Amino acid sequence: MARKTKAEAALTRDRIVTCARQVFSREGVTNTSLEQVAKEAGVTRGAVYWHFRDKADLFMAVRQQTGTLLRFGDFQVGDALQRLEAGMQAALARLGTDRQALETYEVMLWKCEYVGAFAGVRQDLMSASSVFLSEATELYAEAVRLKLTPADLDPALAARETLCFYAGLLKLWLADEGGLTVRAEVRRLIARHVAGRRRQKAV
Amino acid sequence: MARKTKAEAALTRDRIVTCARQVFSREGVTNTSLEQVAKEAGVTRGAVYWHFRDKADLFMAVRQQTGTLLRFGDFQVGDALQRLEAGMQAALARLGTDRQALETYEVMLWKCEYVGAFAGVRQDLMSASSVFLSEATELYAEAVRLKLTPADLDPALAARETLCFYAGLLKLWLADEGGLTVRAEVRRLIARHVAGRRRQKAV
DNA sequence: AGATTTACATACAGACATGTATGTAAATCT
DNA sequence: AGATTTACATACATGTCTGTATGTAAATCT
Repeated sequence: MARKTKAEAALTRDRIVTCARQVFSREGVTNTSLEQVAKEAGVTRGAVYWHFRDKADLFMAVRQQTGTLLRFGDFQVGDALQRLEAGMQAALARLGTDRQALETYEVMLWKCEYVGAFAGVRQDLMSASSVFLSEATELYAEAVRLKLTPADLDPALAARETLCFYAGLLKLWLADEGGLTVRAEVRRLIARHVAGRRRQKAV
Repeated sequence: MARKTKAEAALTRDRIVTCARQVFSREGVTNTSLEQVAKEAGVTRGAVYWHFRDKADLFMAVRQQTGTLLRFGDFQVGDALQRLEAGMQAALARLGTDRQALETYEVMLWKCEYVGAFAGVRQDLMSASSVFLSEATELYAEAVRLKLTPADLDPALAARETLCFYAGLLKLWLADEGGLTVRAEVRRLIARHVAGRRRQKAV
């Protein structure tokens, strides 16, 4: 077949990744054949195998294309607790508006089996958790120093609790299509979680 | 082949379910073939198809065999917040000692794709969340009535937050084989989460 | 401008999974 | 005790997926 330009090839690659994400989110990762992805992208499996080693490799590309949902470093205004809240609010807000992020995270949290070649991806996710943990710990430590919280608050423990809250919120939010469980109240939920740490309680 | 006694057949069925759980947890649900399950159980696919309609049906049986991890109704001693804590402590403690429960929940939370025939199972899980939600709401409402908490605590919202915490804790605990993220501190984490609701803070 | 890659499409080989149909000997029923 | 199920094992038919090998025309390199 006629060789494509470098730029065209990059577009093809991107199209494959985008379609992979969509098919993954419809059919689940394991149930998806590379043939389906290729078809949806308007290419043959040849193209897919040229750009990616195998399905796991393609899956990594899907994750990379979307990137990280939450980076506390992006938030600089307000006190430590406000920044913590802002980070989580922004992450969940993005899921509501950014369809790509929505699909990617639904795949990761509900439509992927972390086994075999994908076991490593789970380690990745846990590494991301570790990052969350250290950043949140630092924010809580700062909050304690500034006496925003009760003095006896253990930053590391509080950070772990917040991590659990955030992980569960993400997972439930994605599954809660009816909005009955958490989706309708995300904002208040996050606000409440953080407010619970402040010295003088207020919801 | 020689027909088995009813009791023997029940044993066979049970063996198939048990082996299915193990294979699922090693290979992931989608990647598991009924042939593998049969082999592990010392039968042929004929037996599997005789006892179960298909893999989804078998998966349901795996879930049923283990049952529910957490029922607040089982806990009657202490005040509302103590019962709430006891329920979660017991659930997580069980994961540490009951290998069957561990495997089942690892399959459900990390090794299953909720798509196609399994999409309904996700609805099931969300229903379980609703049950958790209403029970926890009731407990918080009682806590408010007895003034165990600040008066302005919104039981429904607090319950949602606790649900997120619990869901995330479960998921992270299962993946945290190194114990670095949450496993080492589950007890304190749960205690802290509930203590955070009490009027006079104490960790 | 010619040599060499590149970016795929096509073809091939093999493995494996699924569901059903059929067979059968012993339990269970009457 | 005979008729009927039951609890499987075996066999069959079919589809699908994977990875690789090979082909090729145009980009890109020199």
